[in-house]
Parts: sequence; C-alpha cells; structure tokens
Amino acid sequence: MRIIVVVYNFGVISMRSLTEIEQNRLAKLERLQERGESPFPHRAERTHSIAMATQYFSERSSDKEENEENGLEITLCGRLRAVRTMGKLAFAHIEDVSGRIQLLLRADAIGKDRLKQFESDFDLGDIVQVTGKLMETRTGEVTLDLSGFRMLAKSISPLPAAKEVDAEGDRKVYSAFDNVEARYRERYADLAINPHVREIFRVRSRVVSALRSFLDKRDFLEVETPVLQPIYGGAAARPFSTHHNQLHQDLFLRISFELYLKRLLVGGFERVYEIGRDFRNEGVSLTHNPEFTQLEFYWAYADYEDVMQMTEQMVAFVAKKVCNSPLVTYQGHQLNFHPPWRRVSLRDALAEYSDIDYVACSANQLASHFKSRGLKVPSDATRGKLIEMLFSKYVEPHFIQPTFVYDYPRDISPLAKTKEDDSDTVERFEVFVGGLELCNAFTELNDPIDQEQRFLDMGGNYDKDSGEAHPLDLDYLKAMSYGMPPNGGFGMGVDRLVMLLTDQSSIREVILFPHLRSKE
RNA sequence: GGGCCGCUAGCUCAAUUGGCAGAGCAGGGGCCUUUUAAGCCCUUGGUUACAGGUUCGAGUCCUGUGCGGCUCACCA
Repeated sequence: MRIIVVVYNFGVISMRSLTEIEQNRLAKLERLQERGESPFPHRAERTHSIAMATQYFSERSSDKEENEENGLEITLCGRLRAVRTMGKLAFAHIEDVSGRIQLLLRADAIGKDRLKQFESDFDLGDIVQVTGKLMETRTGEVTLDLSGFRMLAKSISPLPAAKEVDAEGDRKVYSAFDNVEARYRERYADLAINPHVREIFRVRSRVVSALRSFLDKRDFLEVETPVLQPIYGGAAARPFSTHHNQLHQDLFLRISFELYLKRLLVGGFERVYEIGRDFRNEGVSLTHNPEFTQLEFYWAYADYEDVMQMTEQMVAFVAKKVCNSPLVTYQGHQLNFHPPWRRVSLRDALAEYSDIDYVACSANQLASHFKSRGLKVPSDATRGKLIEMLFSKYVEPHFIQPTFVYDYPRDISPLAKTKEDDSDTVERFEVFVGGLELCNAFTELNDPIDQEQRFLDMGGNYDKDSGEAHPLDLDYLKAMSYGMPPNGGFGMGVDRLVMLLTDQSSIREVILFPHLRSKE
C-alpha cells in the first residue's frame, strides 16, 4: 500500500492509501469511460427479479428447444459474485435480493472484443445489468445466455472475498468473511456477502411487523412519545445526557417509554403501545447494547394476569408467523412458545433452586446467605435488591422454556401496584426464555399518593447509591392525580426476542449497526 | 472497570526451540466453447495492530498502548 492521489475525471476523489487492487479497478473504470460507458449510469433497466426469472423459466413449456427458441429477452440487475472465463466463453453469477443466477457469455453471441472487455474490466462486486434469454446448461442449471451487458456501478474496493456455491441445498463457503469486528465495522460488506446475515434482518423485520399486527388487531393504538426528555424515568438505569442549545436546556435520552405512555391513559386512550429505541448508559454485553428496541404497551382495566395471558399469546403468534411454528431451536435447546407457559412465583423459584425462602428472611439474614455462598454483599443493597441478585444468580439460568416469574418485592418495583393482601409484594412478572430476561410487566400503580411516596423512597436510595438524586417526575404525578384507570403494563426487549427466533447468542448479531468503540 | 485470549497479504489461515514471512482464494499476464471453489502455466502483493525493550538475530520473548472476543462486575 502507498499513499497516492487519484485523479478521477474532475479532480481528486481520494487521498487515502489505495491497494493495488483498487488502483487496478480505477484503471478499469477509466477504460470504461474511454469507451463511452459510464461506470455509474443514472438509471437501470430491469424486467425481472432473478427469482421471478427462474420461476418464469421453469413454469414455461418443458420443451427445452421451444423454450430457448422462443424465449423472451429479459433484463436482470445484480452484483457480480463469480466469474469463470474459458477462452471464447465465460460463466458468471450475479445476485440480487431475490437470489442468484448463472450468466453465459459467448464470443459468438456478443463478439470476441466484448467478451474480452468483460473479462478485463468487470470485477467481482460490480453491479451490472444483463440482457439475454434463459436456457439450461448441460448440467441443468438455469442460465441467462447474454446478448448484452452493462455496468451499473463499478466496485472499486474489493468485497472481502467469500467464495461460495450452492450445491444441492448445501451452501459451501470458502474464505468466509467471519471476523466479528470487521463484520460489524463494515456491516454493509457483511450483508453483501453473507446471506445468512441478511436473513436475520428479514426475520427481525417480520418480528416487528407481527408484533404490530397482533396489537393492532386488539385495538391497541401505536403512538410515539419523546426520545428527548427533561426528566428520565420508568426504569433504573443511567441515562445519556445531551443539551438543547437554543433553549439552554439539559435533556436526557429516554431509558423507557413508561411514564409517557401511562400519561396517555390519563388522556383517555385505553390501549397504547410503542415500539422504539431506549438508551441506557451502561455496560455492554452479549445481551446489552447501549441503544435497544423496546416494545411497551399499557392496557386500561387489565391487570398483570391479563397481561400474562396476552404475552404468551403474542409471543407464540410471532413465533408462528416468523418461524412457522411455536417450536424454535435456540442454542441447542428446543423452545416451545405454545401457551400456557410455566408460571412460578419468585418466592417459589428461589426456594426451589437455592433453598432460600426469603419471606422468612430479613435483609441481614439474606446477607448472611450471600456470605455463606461466598458472594460479596453490596454495601447498600435493599432487601429486595438482595433477593433479585440471588434470583439472577441461582434461578435465571435454569429457565430455558418460557417461564413467568411473578410477585416481586415492592422496594425494587416503584411503579407497580402492591398485592391486595401483601403490602411488601407487587403484582409484577418477568418472562425468562433461553436464559434471557425477555419481558417485564406489572399491574401499574395508579395511586398518585402512593406513587409519590415510592419516588421519595427511591430517591433516598439513589442518593446513597450514586450521589445523584433520582429524578422526581412531578408532571407524571400531576397526570396521575387527574385519575389514571387501573391498567396492566408491559415491556419487552425486541432485540432479545429476535435473538431467540434467529438462534443468535449475541445481541449484536441482531442489530444492524451495533455500538463499537471508535477506531483511532 | 477487572481477568483471560487474540490481532500475520484484500479475505481465510500457516510459520517447529527465537533462525530466509508462506499457502489457498482474490489481484496481474497467458492458454482454454458447458464451467460452477473451473482447470493449467507464470506472477504481483507484508511497517506481522502500534510504540518501546531483550537478543548476533523477534511474527515468536518482555513492557506499554489501541482495537476486538470471551468472562466477571455494573445494569429495579
């Protein structure tokens, strides 16, 4: 590699170091121009997608001769993925979004010079337009016998070279582009050459659309609430902060939608949902990305039992819609989303897997359980926090099949309503699948007096914990003071649902452009 | 943030105990009318992530930095 200045038509387009391959390709680009062929024409023509073309061919007369004699000329577009030159003929493959097809270039059809131009000036990765008639080769592969071709977009940088071939359903890949960092940094290249990566994002799109159709059918109204918020809330997480210059106002990127969506219940909407992005300024892991997609819905006159039922129906609906079955393979396990799902109280779950019955334990006794198990006791954790930590350590990993865990300690659930007969416990559930926490939901607290007290209690904890006061959302309390219908609320990590339905163990594999540390 | 592991050609990977930095694909030049990882002949391509150190000699050993992966912590 060396630093050179490339002069292209009107001026300098690049001063970065170009590889030898890139320099070669720029030379090819110039040869195209010298012949009057634009390397980047304004418009393309296309009569069929590749999938339509092959389908059309196979549905026509089975008489091969007839087919080839009377076949229509069709024009396809796509990326050049393979070239095999053989003297006076050449084979190639192009790929579009619908599939790939073989091309045949014959000197006696297009001319010796034209074939030579193809061989010398067209590269893997070029976007091309090709015209010809469909035929079958000796081996029975549907092939476009070209009468013409043209460049649509010259590829200057070589795509990471993955050689691949479809052989009887087996897709063999040679020199796969599978360096994880490189794939994320150049996701466009990853998508361009790894069809299984494209498929993940097709599934992701179908998941979101299935969620919408499920909720829309049940009269939920899709809404959009502020991403930039003067006060953040609805979850316990550190926010990203930003600033509005003209208003001289500090703002936060939302960490949840909850408080705004419930304001809408005060406003008279009875069923609302939002699918959007949350931002949490915290650790990155296999299951955490700083920005992630969340579904939240709020349902007036329902409680957490109703929400549990709807949750299992909704997720099973999505699985069936997207994977054609409520049975899904995830990391070697067969998950069954068919309702009803197992339900177990947090108390019973913890007793089952750790032999600790927390109802009988004070915070101090819980702390001694920590010590006897060799765990560090956080200095200022509440009793509820200790219970939750024991749960995530001893219980969570056991829940492979979708499982509702219900009834949580009050002091870690400031927005949930307590049980009628137990003021230390709230009507809350979480869903665990494949070892992941997928959903969090509760019978929502709608008593503004109780809510204010909870905020104040939490504020105290946050003061001790981080030195930062937890924001008290007075406007939210005001909204609730007008009268909020009793309701059930629900939140789900959409990225995690996509992980489950695409058998991915890393959240980054289901996010198109996952967050990466900046390079240099 | 801590621990462990990794970083070699455009891509995927080798390189014995510290002893000439290599292969396949991609690229370039040829031959080739049914190939499909086409084949055959020839061939270009390297600041071994970066900066130091030890050594006659470092891809290899040591220190630091960057980035990544895994993991722990954090994350109601």
